[in-house]
Amino acid sequence: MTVLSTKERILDTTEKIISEKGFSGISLRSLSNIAQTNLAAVNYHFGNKEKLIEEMLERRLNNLFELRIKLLDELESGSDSPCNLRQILEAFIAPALTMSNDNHQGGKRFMQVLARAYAEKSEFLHELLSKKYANVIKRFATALQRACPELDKKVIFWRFHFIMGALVYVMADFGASSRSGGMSDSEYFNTCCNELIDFAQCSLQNSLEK
Amino acid sequence: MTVLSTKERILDTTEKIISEKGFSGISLRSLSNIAQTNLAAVNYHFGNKEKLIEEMLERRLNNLFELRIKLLDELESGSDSPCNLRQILEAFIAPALTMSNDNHQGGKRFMQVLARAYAEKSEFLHELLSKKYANVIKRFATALQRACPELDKKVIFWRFHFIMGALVYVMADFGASSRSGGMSDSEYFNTCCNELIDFAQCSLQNSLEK
DNA sequence: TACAAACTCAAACAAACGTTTGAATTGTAA
DNA sequence: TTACAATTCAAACGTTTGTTTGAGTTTGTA
Repeated sequence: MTVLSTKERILDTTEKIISEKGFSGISLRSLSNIAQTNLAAVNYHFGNKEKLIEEMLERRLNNLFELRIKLLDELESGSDSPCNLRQILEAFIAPALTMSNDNHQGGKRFMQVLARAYAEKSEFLHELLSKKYANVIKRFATALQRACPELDKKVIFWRFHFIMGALVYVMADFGASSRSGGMSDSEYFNTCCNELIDFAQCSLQNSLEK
Repeated sequence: MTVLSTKERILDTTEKIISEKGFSGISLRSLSNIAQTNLAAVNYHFGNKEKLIEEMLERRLNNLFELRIKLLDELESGSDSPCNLRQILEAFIAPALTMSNDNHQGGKRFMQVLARAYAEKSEFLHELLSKKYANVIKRFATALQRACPELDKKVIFWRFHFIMGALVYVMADFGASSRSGGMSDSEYFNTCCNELIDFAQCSLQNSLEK
């Protein structure tokens, strides 16, 4: 097992505590105890509590969005034109759920944290999403438009929005939810992932029966 | 304008503060100031902070679920058998969004609070939903199954779950979200409501193009 | 080996927190 | 009016909070 630096231990512990007890449940004292360091170390490494949380968020968000854009790049440089609807949705959804299921690297916890940050309307998160990652969202939106030429642009925008909502909801649910029928973690994850992508595909591929 | 009792003012102010600043952003001191009463009044009327929040949640959740079940009752006592898919979804979704849009009675704020409580995994909320309102959820699930006989039961369960996720996401978004093109509140609400129900219907009415 | 930078730590700080107390005030029935 | 309960209020309680300080320790480098 690799020995983690104090800074890394603090970041990991921050994730762990917030995923378990929410943003209101974290105090620097309990944090530094669990991370096996000193209270002042937090302020030494991060300045203050707020910046600690921001750094914790940004660390993994970068990974997530880089992975998404990489998958989309691969798709769009492929032979199919326009790309397959399902593949686009997979490129967006799967990385998030893969991280959610990546217990070893703490991604699972992070996804719960992220869902809480959404609900808390973290200004920092909002700014990050609207500035740093807005182009990624936009690229996915236009890819969806090409894949669904029969649907109105605005409708696609709305439904992409709703799909993100369902995704956030699922992410928040991982770990704590009471799941039916004694599934293992990875079984549950695979089922959930497939069902969500099916769901998203269905919502975008069809017109309404009025 | 009707004069509200101290107790009502405290409940309303609790909703207001939590909807704006989250569960971590509420202190009894600022609360009692804004509610124009005394710090000790909170403990006098509610015992402690936790019970105050629980009472605030329960007050409007009762309204919401009663309205949903009333609409479903009306549907199922109607002539159509089984009921129309879209009508079932409307009966579930519309009350939540109607409350979200009901600024006058504070429902708008409450829906944001509710979304935050979901993300915070409030134990009290979870217990309330799984005990007091589980039968309502179940009734809607079975109604959906009747309306979609061609879909697998489990798939319906999953997608109902996802739809709830999208709904919570939308609820959390009301008020603060940056909306496009200068829509008024009620315009935005109507559009959003219709789009969400369309989305839900699409996701349940069709099979996948593989 | 020596020096400086990086880091850790215990202690103390002021501020904010939820809660309790007992007296003052208001409302209500006799 | 009187008497009693319900409510409001200012003040204080003991904790816990984030942050700062300065001394100590470790680490990397010349």
